[in-house]
Amino acid sequence: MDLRHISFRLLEVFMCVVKTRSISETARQLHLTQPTVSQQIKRLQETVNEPLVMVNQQRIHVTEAGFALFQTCQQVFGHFDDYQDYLAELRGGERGRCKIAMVNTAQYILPKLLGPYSNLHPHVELPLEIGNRAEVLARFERVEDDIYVFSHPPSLEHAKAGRFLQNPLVFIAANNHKLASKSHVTLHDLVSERFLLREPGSATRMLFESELQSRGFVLSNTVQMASNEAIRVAVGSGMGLGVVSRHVLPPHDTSFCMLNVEDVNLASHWYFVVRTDRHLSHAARSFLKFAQLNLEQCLDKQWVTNELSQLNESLN
Amino acid sequence: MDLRHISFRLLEVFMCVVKTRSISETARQLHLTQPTVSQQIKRLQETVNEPLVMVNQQRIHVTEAGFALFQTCQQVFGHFDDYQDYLAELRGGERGRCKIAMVNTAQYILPKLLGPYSNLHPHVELPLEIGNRAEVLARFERVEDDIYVFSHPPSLEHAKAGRFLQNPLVFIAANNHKLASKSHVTLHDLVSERFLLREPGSATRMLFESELQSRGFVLSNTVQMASNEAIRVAVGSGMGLGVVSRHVLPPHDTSFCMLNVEDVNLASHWYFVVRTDRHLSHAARSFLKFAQLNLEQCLDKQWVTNELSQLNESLN
DNA sequence: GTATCTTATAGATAATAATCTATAGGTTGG
DNA sequence: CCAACCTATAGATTATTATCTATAAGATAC
Repeated sequence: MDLRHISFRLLEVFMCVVKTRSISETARQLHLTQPTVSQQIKRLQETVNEPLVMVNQQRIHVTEAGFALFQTCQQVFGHFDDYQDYLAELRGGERGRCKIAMVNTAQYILPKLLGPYSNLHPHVELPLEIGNRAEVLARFERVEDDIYVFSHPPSLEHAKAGRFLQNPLVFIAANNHKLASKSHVTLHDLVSERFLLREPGSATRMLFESELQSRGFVLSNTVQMASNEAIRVAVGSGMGLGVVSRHVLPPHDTSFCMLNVEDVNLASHWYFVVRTDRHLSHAARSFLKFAQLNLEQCLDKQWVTNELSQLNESLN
Repeated sequence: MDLRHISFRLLEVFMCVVKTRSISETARQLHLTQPTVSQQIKRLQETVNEPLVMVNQQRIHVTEAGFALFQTCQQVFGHFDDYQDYLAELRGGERGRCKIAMVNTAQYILPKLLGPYSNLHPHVELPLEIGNRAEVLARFERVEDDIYVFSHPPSLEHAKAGRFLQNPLVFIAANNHKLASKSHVTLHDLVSERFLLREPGSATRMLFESELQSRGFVLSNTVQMASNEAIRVAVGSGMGLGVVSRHVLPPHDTSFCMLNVEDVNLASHWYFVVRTDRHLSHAARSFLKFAQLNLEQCLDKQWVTNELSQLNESLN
């Protein structure tokens, strides 16, 4: 039995013959001619190499092999129906996967969107990847995820980005630091201090350094630390000053204080980034749509910069 | 999604791609060229209207929709494998149906074959139909069964018959009947008696009547009865004489006796009859083969006339 | 017994599918 | 950077399928 050249159409015709017990009736129902149906059945029987139906006196009698094949077909079409349902869910964004890769700092804000989204779409898998900027960029290059989250606009080929949140950077110091008590501080006051910074290439550091450079300052004393937590704790214990995203700071933490640096306003934005050279998964589209509509409810309104409608529209 | 023009070959190719994660490797395994496989996949994707696989850096990545389709295909091929197994059993005669229609009298002998056969082939259905000669002939005309059992050779178009058992007819009388005590009886002694007979057309009656006719006798007094049991009991109670198949008589019944009619030897044969214008079901072939090989063990050897090998050979 | 139905078969045609070769454009690994 | 792979696409060819019309032969119903 060589199934290779059997099409689903053929099985469909066969099933109709079994159901109607009539070649002619099948032809009428399927808008074919009677000889066509006759031949299709004949071909199927030759393929299976077993009589499937027998004609008695103008009545079709289905053989055992025929009935078993009929049942097999029913199951097969059942599986394809199930698959259709699955596809429908996939397309509706109710099912599927939306893989998101984000830079470290984003883990303080993205969960506020992911939680509500996940509750609404419990069947969507949401694997998260977290890395530093270089790592996430590498993932983008290797096309490993559906959505990437960066602060600092990445200049990438095949990328489309949409801003959704401000990322204000603040200077922090220990409560007993000599600058902590001053109500007005300038950049000039800071540059001689020891700074605790993330690795070069991190968006925060890049932004700070570009500000320093444009204004002709150079830091004299920096310590590299691997995480925002480490910086926060180290600053609290007096190791030096830090520049971090405001979103990173726990709201009621009194182990350090923010400096009011008058002449510096470091602010970048968070971006959702997707590739333009790939089909975006339905789940990812559904997540971005959700984000567009629910940013204000999920995140602190004062920082929201909702430019996702452009992004979403460009994806259609 | 229009499945109609999808063949199993196409799904086969797709499954291989999913398994090997490579278009080229699939081409090698299935003895195709790489562009062929590429196009097949492309066509499948167009049919499903959903990306199924994505190429990254020379690596095939299967999408969710693709994996779900793969699973669907596995199930589908599984069902066809099951069907193949079923067909194999059908062809081997281990499964299926063998519908047998027999004349009344045959029910005294056929079960002796059917029992052992059924034990050996527990998955074969063996529906039995029992009727008088006319009814069974009508069933043959309407092609309602696989095998027909007649005594008296039926002259039918599209029929092939094989003898398997003698059907000796005997005369029976009540023990106290005047003829019962005579050691030698002739046909002439009998014709004036009242005879209890089955309906006209029954093989037994036909045989008896043709014997009478050829020798110029006419029965003067007959009573028609609907079953062999009724005749046997009525004979026992002295209503008249009977002519019945020896096989019908319970071996140790002493309520009547057989007459030793010297100048009459009524004997026909039992026949298995099959249609020549139809495929005979595998189960029916298997039963006839079984009968050929086991007649002697299942039935009283003295009556066996095994001409089934010719019948079976002509069926190939 | 005729009109009407059923299925089977032959012959023809158009559509589709299955392939191939040739070629182009990327990736990968020394 | 080059040789060796990978996949995609275009263009062509052949095989197969899906159909149809016309016709025949058998069954049914009144």
